[in-house]
Parts: sequence; C-alpha cells; structure tokens
Amino acid sequence: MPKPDADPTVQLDLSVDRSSPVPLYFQLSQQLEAAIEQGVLTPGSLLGNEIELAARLGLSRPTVRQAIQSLVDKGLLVRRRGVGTQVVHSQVKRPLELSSLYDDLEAAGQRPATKVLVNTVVPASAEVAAALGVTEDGDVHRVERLRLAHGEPMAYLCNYLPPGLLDLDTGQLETTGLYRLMRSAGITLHSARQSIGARAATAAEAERLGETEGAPLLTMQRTTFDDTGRAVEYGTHTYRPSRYSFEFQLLVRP
Amino acid sequence: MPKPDADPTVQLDLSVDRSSPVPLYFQLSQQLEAAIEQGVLTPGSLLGNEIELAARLGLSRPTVRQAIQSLVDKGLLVRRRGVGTQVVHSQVKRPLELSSLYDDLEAAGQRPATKVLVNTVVPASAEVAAALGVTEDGDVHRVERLRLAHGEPMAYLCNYLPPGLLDLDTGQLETTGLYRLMRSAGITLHSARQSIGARAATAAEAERLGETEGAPLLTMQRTTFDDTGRAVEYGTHTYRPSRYSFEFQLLVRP
DNA sequence: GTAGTCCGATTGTCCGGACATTCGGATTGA
DNA sequence: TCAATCCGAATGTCCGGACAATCGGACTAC
Repeated sequence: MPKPDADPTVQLDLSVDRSSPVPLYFQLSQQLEAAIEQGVLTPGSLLGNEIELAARLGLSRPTVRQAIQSLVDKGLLVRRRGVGTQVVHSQVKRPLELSSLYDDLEAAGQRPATKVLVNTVVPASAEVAAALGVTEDGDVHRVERLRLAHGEPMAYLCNYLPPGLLDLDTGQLETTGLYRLMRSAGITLHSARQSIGARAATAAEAERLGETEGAPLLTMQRTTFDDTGRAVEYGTHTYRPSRYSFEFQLLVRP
Repeated sequence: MPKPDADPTVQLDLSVDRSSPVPLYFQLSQQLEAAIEQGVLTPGSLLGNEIELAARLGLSRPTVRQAIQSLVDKGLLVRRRGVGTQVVHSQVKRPLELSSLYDDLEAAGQRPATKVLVNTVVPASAEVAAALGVTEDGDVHRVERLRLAHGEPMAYLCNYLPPGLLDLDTGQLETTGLYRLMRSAGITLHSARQSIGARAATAAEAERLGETEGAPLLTMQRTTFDDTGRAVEYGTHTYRPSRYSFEFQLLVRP
C-alpha cells in the first residue's frame, strides 16, 4: 500500500511586480500569508527550499529569506535547519497587538457604541502626572467614556492625555477609537505597559455599568508610549466580566 | 551660550571575537543591549551610522543591520530613515513573553512555593478534549496545584497535558514550573492562546484560596502549542486579585 | 521674514555569492 | 538486529557592493 505523502512540498504560482513601489520581499510575504490564510498552503506542508524558490521568482535568496522571516516572526512559519520551512499547524491567528477595544469589537461584528461622559481639561493628579511624565497639577485632558455593545454597557474607560498632543473632538470620540484618532494625528504608537486585574465594584462603578455593588469587575490600566518614549496616554478601564474578557495569542521569542 | 548637545552620537568600545562560535551579529546585539541596560547608551542618543559602525568593527553592513534589527524587534531601538538609529526613551522592559508564573514570582524575589493537590490520569472531558485535540474520554494528565508566595495562597492552577508527552513527577512539580519541565523535556513551545477574565468565587474556590464566597477572582485559561502545532498543555487558573495581576509590556508591530 | 528648493546624510531594499551548521535518512559495520 | 558513520539537503551566517527613498537642515527666492 503506498503511503500518502504527509507533508508534500506545495507548488504555488507566485509572482512579483518589479515596477511596483511595494518592496519585493513584502509582495512575496503577502502572497505567502494569503496562501496560508486561504488554506492553499496547508498546515505542516513544506515551503520548498529558498534557493529554488528564489530562482523560480527571479529574486535573490536574501530577499526570499526576508519575506519568509517576516512570516516566521508572525508565527505562521517555522524554519528547521537541514529540513526546511513549514507552515505552522494552524491555531495561530493574531499575536496580540496593541489594539483598541473599539476595533476589537468592530472586528467581532458587535457594532460598538460610545457615550462620552466627560471630555475636559483637568489638573493632573499625582498618579496621572507620574504615568504621563508631566508636572503635578499641570493641565491634562481627561476623557470618560462608556462603551456599549448591542445597547448594553460593556466597559467604562477613563483616559488621560498630555496637553497639546491632540484635539479631542467629542463627536469623533463617539464614532471611533482613541488609538485611531491618535494615529491619524501622526502619532506613532510604540509600546504600552498594561496591568490587568480584578476587584469588587464600588457603588458608583456598579451604577455606571449596570452591575450590583460588590460584583466582580475586570480592570485594566495602561500607559502608551510613542517612539520617542513620550507617554501619550494613560487610562484606567473597568469591564463587565460577563460581557468581556481579554483574549489573545502570544508567541514565544526564539 | 553654547547649547548642550541633546542627542549626541555615543562612542562605545565594541568588539567581536571571530573565533567564537557565537554569531557576530549576536555578539554585537548583546553588547549594544548591555550598553543600553547599563545606561552607557542613554535614551534618545543616536547610535552612529551603520556604515561607519561596520567599518569600525570590521564587519559588513548586513551583519550590523541584523544586530540592530534584533534590538529594534525587542523595542529597544528605533530607526528613522535619513536620521539614524536611536535608543528608545526607556520605559521598555520586557515585551510579554510566554512566561511561567513560577519564574515570574522567582524573578520578583517572592520565593514561590507549590503544593501539588492532584497529579493523576483522567479521561478527558469534552472541554479538555477540544482544547488538546484528543478524543473525548481518552487519557490525559491532570495536575492541580496551589501556588503560594510568602506562605499565602496566590493562585490555583489546574492543568491538562496529553498522554505520553512528559513524565510528571510530583517532586519536580513542587520545585519548579511546568513550562521549565516541558522545555527540559525537549518540547519547543511556540505559541499560546490565552483568555483573561474575572468572576465571583464559588464556595470551593474560596475555600482553596482563603477568600470568601462571592469574592472577585481573576481567571486565566490557556492552551499552549509547540512548533508542530500540537496542543501540549491546557490550563484554567484562578488568582487572588489582591495578590496578583497580569503586568506586561507589549509592542506595536510596525 | 517666509516659503519653497536643494542637498547631504542615513536607512531601506536588493543582488550574487561563499562557507558553516544542522538534520535526517542511507549506508556501513559490529 | 542494532548502532555508528557518512552524506545530501536545507537553513544559518557573512560578505561587499549598488541604488532608492526619506529626513532635516541650509540655502535661495520672493
């Protein structure tokens, strides 16, 4: 009985457009990622050696390697010296990005709505001043929002921003997420420090979220930095655990 | 009045050992990382252009770029075309790894202790079977542990492992973390899917953790995969929010 | 003075090649 | 039969060079 080939080397029709301004390695990595996404490249299948792949596409090996490496970094491929490069056995989706709750809900088809409760300038408390790196009692923007999904309150978001960074329009805040506003204002987000915990709801918190006093709440604090190292946002959020949990995938750094 | 140079190009004494089996780019990236860690390379300072750095070290530019790129991926450096490469303005520590609670506590100097409550083989429930990708009612290892810090219970950990993967010695489980055991058994961890939430403690949970019934608990579910895509571990954990919260740093993918 | 333009500096992309290292199977030997 | 050895295959590392794209400051023109 002939044994079926378990991990065949897949032949794809790949091509690159040298007249395009898009980098060649990026064109290739996108095509490979699409092939994996659509199941053309099945989990476990080998990708064929780099040399031949480069020759087939008329590219150099470094370029092909750069394309493959970007997918390895995303967790979609695994390289094994002496063996080859193969597609990871699925399960991998998104390796945890610095995403906004708004975008997450929208992607999940939850039709998020936002109610801006407060949008003003206040003197910075000691906590906020320390997080944002501004002087205490200096001006900071304060935004309080209630995030709803299907008309039900899901989270209470309280955010602080350093002054002069961004015009915070209440109308815009109700139709999109804070991160998207910041990015479109030319701020390049770089990293964030997060802390996720839980605690019992105070009376005021319970009131806001439609829970009862003492009910468990999921809490998140976050400070976000841009690529110059400035803190550009500090926020304390509380979530209804029956409506929301943090789901993410993370990769092991090799 | 002479204006002090805010972001000077720093001169370091770097060197590489060509007789070492350690890759040159790795030697360089380690030295740069150490210089950043120790404050020799101050936040905001420029790194000097790649060409000259390569010439100074007797390396080629691709090698230097590979070293720099690895630090950019770690979030320690930022590159700007036409400007140069500069050290990120601090704040960056660890970009969230797939770490074990045991190692985290140990690194924080908390002297963690583990009490193994259950270490046995059981038939897989539907939930466990789905997570691990084994047949329902098939054998799986079940480990229940209580993790303590300073003698106080901090978390209750319930884990399932597919059969035949690992010898689970109760003594070893009490002196180290599960991940370390798996790694030393030759399993290369690749990624994990996590879900963090909160809920009120049941009577049994409260009893185990020394809380009262209805107290808020922080919960985490995780399925871990190796680089072949096999699920190698599934666990449901509950934490006392007064004793533990998830703290991590995450990077924005450029 | 202010706006637009030019230009040097620096990183980004890409090439073609060379050798080293590791894996896994096939061969060989006990 | 089983273990040790060899060998092909594939990725890992490294080189030296070339040109493109972009940033920021200096210069120029109005």
